[in-house]
Amino acid sequence: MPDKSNKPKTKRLKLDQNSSLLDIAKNVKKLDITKINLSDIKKEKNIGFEITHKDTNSKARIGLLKTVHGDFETPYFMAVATKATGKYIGPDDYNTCTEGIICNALVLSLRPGSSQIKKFGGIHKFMNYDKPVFTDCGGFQMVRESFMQDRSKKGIHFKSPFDGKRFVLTPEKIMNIETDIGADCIMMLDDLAPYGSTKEEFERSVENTHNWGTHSLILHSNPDQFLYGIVQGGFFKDLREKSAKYIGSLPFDGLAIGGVAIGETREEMYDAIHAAVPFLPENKPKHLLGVGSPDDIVECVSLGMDTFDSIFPTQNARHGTIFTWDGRLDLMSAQFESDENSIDANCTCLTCKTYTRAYIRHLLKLGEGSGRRYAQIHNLQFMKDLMQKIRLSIKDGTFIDLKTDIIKKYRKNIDPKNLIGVKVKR
RNA sequence: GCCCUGGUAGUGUAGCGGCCUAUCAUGCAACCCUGUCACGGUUGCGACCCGGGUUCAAAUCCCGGCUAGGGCG
Repeated sequence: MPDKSNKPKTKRLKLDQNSSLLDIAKNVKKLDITKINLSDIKKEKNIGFEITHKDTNSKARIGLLKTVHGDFETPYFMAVATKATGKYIGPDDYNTCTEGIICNALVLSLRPGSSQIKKFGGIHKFMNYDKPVFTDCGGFQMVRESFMQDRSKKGIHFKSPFDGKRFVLTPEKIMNIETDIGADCIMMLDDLAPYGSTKEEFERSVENTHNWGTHSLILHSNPDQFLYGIVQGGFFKDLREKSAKYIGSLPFDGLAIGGVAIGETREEMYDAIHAAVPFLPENKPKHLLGVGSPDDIVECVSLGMDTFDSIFPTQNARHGTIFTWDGRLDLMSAQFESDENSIDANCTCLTCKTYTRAYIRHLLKLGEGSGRRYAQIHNLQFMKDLMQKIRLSIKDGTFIDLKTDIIKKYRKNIDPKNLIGVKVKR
């Protein structure tokens, strides 16, 4: 790893009587087990999570995620900024059209290096973004061919796409990296088995994830950060249940469900989430890794998930699929060639306030980065607005109606004749 | 008026006697994209200028016409 200079952190949590946890703790080299209890410090600092509203018709709830970068109401969606930026879009746009972002610890450790980010005082200062930042560990990169995929009990083995160098990413290394990067919420290293793996492979993934989670917890040293445990288990109900029970029993600050949206059917995904949630402590924030289509989000909010991250809105935008309150819009279609309306009449984003569908289509058709930027700004704003609507609807008891409406509109394409746009003033 | 060159999907092209039920790009259409080294993927639509001839066989060779560009008058 690029950050070899990092020494193992020496603080640990005061853990409950979990023998396997203590066994592992004893085996972690050079670990100085002190009596520092991070949750006490967090309490003193007044950071944490509390539930403020609950939906009566579903498991949906509103929470307040209190971080050192401010308090944020959940459910909310965060844009994926793997390399501390998006594609054609960066912090300046994120500041107006996101409520949070998630960066990738593994990728940032390769470029520019986590010690580099540490020198700047952390990721927020490095990229000049002051809303909550999550860092994903890099476990997901295992399913990317460019990173190669190999897993062992020790960690994930990968090849840097930058220079082909091979590394083993261990829970210890990723904790050091994430501590240096300094995001508000960090993900433990997890072991993600690809879709279609056998039950034995998913079992191994669960076992590794559990071991690595315990290691991560022991090495968690920054009381300003929330450490999230990750539930695996593929699409086997019993494995999801087992994983949720174990991860849920550990003193993580938040819980994430991983290993979904990797090629399974919608029903398989919902079943996997549904199998896990009841076994996770209710009062902790729950993140759903990698899910971001509007219909999946309303569905998963109703299953009790609080935060989401996904490339879906931005990737779709770049490819010409635009989200509106009437459903998806294929902006590349010839029917918008001379459409003088804004993308969505009800949107307040820069793109909708300034440009016509015809112009954005023109830019996208030419493959211009500017078009991709405008399209992404809109989709991210849409997600931000959607999440706000979700929160309002949970408060006033109409969440179920919003959910039904979004699902109805997002599981089919829009009839262009029914689009309502606003003529853009120029 | 004469001469030369060319005419292949909407556009730009490959092929220059049988491997052409014709290539590639773009376009159009439909579907897709979910912890981003992706400015992407899948499928479908769409053409040999017209007529005649040579040949077992023509987008490919020959003749005429039409047409485009260039040259000479």
